[in-house]
Amino acid sequence: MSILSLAVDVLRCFSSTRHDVTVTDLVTLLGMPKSNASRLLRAMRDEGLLETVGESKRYRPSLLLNQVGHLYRFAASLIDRADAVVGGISDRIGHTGYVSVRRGTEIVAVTAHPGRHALRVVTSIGDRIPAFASSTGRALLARLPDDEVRALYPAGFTSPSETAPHDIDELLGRLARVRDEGFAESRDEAVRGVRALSVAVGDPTTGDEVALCLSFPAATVEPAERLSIIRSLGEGAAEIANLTKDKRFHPLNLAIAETAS
Amino acid sequence: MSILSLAVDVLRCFSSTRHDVTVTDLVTLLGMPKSNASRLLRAMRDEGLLETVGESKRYRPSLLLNQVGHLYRFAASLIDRADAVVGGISDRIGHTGYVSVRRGTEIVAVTAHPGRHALRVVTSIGDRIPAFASSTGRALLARLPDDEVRALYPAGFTSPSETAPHDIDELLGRLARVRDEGFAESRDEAVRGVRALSVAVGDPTTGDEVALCLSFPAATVEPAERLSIIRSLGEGAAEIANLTKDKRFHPLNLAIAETAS
DNA sequence: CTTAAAGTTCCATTTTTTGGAACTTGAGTT
DNA sequence: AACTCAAGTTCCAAAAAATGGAACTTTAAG
Repeated sequence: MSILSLAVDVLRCFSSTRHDVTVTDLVTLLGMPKSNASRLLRAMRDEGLLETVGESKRYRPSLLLNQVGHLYRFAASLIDRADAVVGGISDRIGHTGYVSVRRGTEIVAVTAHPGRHALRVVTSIGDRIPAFASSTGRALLARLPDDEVRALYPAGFTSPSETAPHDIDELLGRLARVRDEGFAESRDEAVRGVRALSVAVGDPTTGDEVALCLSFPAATVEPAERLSIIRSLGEGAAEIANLTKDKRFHPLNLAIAETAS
Repeated sequence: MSILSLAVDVLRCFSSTRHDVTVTDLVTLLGMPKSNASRLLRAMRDEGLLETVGESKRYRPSLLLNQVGHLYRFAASLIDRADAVVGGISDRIGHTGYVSVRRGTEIVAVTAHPGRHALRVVTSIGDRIPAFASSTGRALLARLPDDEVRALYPAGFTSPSETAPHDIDELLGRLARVRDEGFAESRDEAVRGVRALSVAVGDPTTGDEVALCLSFPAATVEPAERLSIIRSLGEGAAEIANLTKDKRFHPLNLAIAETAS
C-alpha cells in the first residue's frame, strides 16, 4: 500500500459535513494504526497538502489544494464556458443553476449558482446523485450509444421515485427523446419536489462532457418560463458546441418539445 | 525522498499558465528521471489525484482535488464571510474585490470578484505578491507586533517601486498608521497603475487571518468613492471581527484618515 | 492531583521507491 | 512502407521509506 493511496484516502475523508480530521478520525474511518495516522497527517502537512487548524490537532485541506483544485476549471475550460451560460440564466430568472459532470453512473456538481428565490434548490458542490434519475444525468447519458448505457448498468438499477425510469428500457426510451428534443427534464426524481432542465455539451479535443442545468421547485415555474429556460440553455450549449466542434451535441428541437408536451 | 513530496511537487507545477503536465514537463521542471516521472503521473492518476486529458498523455488536476480544494472555503469559514462582504462591495461599485491570505512574506488571493468596469484589475487566484508592497499585505502585517514583522524580513527587502516601502523602518511606520486608521492603502506598488484599499480580520479560534481588498485603476476613483469603499470594508470587517471575537482587529478611524489625507 | 483518552516516538521487518538502461510507441519523413 | 527521432514505458537490484505493535508523552476532564 503506497503512501500516496493513503494520502488520497485521507483527502476523500473530507466532505461537506467533515471539514477537518484528527488522528482518531482516521483510525476509525480508514482502520489504520494510530501510529500511521499520526505520521501520515504530519507528513501531509509538512508537504503542504494539509494545514493544522490554529493550534489544535485538527487538519484541514491546504491552500495549495484550494488553488490546484481551482485550476480544474481552467484546465477543463469547457466548464468555465458552461458556467458562464448557466450563471447568466440563473442571474436572469433567479433559479439555481449547475454545471455537472458524470463519473460512471453518478453525477457531480462542479459549479453552482444559488439563485435568489426564497424557495431555493440547494445541492452542495461535490454531492453525488444517480445519473439515470436526474435530468443532468440523462442529458449526459444521451450522448452515449444505447449499448454503452446498458454496459454502465449491468445489474440494472432501483428507481428512487415514481417519475424516474424504472428499468433500462424505460431509461433508453427517455434518452431517445432527449436526443430528439435536445434537452432533458426531471421532476420529483433524485430530489423530491424539484424540477430540472438540462442540456449536455462536450469537447472532443479533451473528451470532457458537462451538463448545464437549471433547477427550481416543481410548482413555481410557468410554461412560458420553462420554454424560455430551455431555449436559453439550448442556445448557450449550441454556442459552446460550435466552439468545440462537438459532433455529439443534440441541438434543441422545440417543434418536437412543444407538440409533445 | 517520499513519493508524497514528489506528488506535491507535481501539484505545485500547475499554475494559471500551466493547466496540464506531461512526463517531459516533469523531467525539465523537477529534474527527475523519466522513469520516475512516468510512474509518478500514472500512480497519481490511478489514485485519483490527476486525470488524463482525453486520450492524450497530458495530466491535469482531478475532480477530487477540485472538490477537496473547494472545502477549504468552508473549513476556513472566515474566508466565506469575508468573501460575502467583498462580493457585495464589488457588485455595488463595479471594481475588483479580493480576499487574500498571507503565507510568510507573500500574499495569495483566495477568492476574486472581477468587477464590471472596462478598465479592470485582474489578478489570478493563486498568484503571489510580496506582502510588504501591497495594501493587502500591510493590512495583514499590521496585525503582528513590530518584532515579528522584523523577524519575517531578516535580510530586508527590495522595493519594487517608488511608492512602496524601501526598508523595514519605513514599513513599520506605515504599519503603525494602518493600525491607527484601520485600513491600508497602496498605489503603484506591486502592480503598477493599480490602487487598492484593504482591511484585515482574523478568527482567534482557528488562527486564520484574511484581508478584504478592493482594487481599481489608480486614476478612476473619486475621493468620495474612496471613502465609501473604506467605510464599507471597515464595517464589513468589523462585523466579522465581532462574530469571531477578534481581539487584534483594528477598527476604522475615519477621523484620522480624513485629517491625514 | 489523578485518570483516561488522544497523540507521538521507537525500532526491526517488510514494502516501496529509485535511476539507469533497454524497450515500445507514435508522429512526421523520405 | 520503412525509417527516424523524440516521448513514454518497463525492468531490475540497490537504497530508502512505510509498517504496526508497544512504550511513551501530552492534553482534557474530574
